[in-house]
Amino acid sequence: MRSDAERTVRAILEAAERVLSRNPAASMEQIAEAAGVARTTVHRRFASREALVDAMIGWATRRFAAAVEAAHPESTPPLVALYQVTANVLRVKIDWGFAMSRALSSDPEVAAVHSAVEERCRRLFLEAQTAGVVRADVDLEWARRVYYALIHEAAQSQNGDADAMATRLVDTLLRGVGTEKGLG
Amino acid sequence: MRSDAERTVRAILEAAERVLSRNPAASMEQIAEAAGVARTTVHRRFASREALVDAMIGWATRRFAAAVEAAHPESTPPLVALYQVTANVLRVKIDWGFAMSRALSSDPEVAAVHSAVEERCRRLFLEAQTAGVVRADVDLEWARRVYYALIHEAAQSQNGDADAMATRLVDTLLRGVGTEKGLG
DNA sequence: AAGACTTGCAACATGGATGACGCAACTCGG
DNA sequence: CCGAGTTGCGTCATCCATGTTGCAAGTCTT
Repeated sequence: MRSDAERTVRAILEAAERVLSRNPAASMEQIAEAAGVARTTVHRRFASREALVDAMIGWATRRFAAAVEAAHPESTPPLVALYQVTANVLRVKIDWGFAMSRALSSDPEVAAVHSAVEERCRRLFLEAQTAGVVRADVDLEWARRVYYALIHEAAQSQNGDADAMATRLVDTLLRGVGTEKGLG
Repeated sequence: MRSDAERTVRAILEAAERVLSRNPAASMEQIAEAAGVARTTVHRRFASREALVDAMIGWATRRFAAAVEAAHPESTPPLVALYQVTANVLRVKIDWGFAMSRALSSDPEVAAVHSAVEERCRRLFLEAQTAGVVRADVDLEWARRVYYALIHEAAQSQNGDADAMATRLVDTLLRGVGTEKGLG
């Protein structure tokens, strides 16, 4: 049956994400076991291990792009867009952290999406700086890297729902954790 | 000759760090090649792959602990200690990023050192909060995680020397990248 | 109930990585 | 110059993950 097969594929993809995020060197056997299917079934659905990982990356990348797009960073003030994008991306990253960490893929289309999103992120930070949300003296490339690192960390720790995490994340990104008088 | 053997061991350890940081699944063959020795020599010095990795972790962990201790976080004001520890740790992390990322080791002594350093980090942040360097409303566990994430990111990007990186890192950690009026 | 589709299972082939030897050659200190 | 120590090279055994195939059994559609 058609929907059965698709459900199996989904189960395998999700199991692979679960297993590989804990141990990137896990065997197909372990992935199959986590998915509740035989190893041969995995090989029937995915010609090779690489094909499986590529499928995971493709799936996660589509979700990633959709998460960013759904926040409409174009037609929203920078600060609001930052919140929305962060919350949406966190929702995806929590479930697909392993697949999303493979930005440089053999699939050129995936790499293109990632660099497109990265470019949009750069624009967002530039707009934020222009709008006076980000300080003028800040290196935007460094700011973006910090932003990525915070998203990664937040997705790992998973305290509260995505919106609460996004709030805290953006707060930390913009204000830091120190007092005003703390630094010279 | 004795010093010859020790030099070989060092070369292998450094090569392993270099290779494994790029590809954690690299073979002993690739490590040996990067070290400029034959694969059999690696096996002569390290009984197994696990033994090699353990040796790397042990070596890096000792450096790590020494880096923290050298900053004297006990007898220094929190803010200064934060700078010193950051700069010292960055110097180690740049060269031993792979080995340092393996905090949970089979060797209990390594795990003990890591948790001891983590505990000292917690104390440092608590002192910083008490001293008014860190805001009172900040979750210190989150602050510490952010700090770790920033160190990881800084070690990856490697812009400038360790002192400059530490300065920017601590600045970002405490002030963030936003303006004062930016948030509500 | 018949047929198409999918799965589990067992078996097999293959390749790559790991680890263990022995031997010849080389480099030191003595 | 001699001997201990070390290394490179070739070889061999072994293990494990990967990938393939055939067959029986199950499920769902019609």
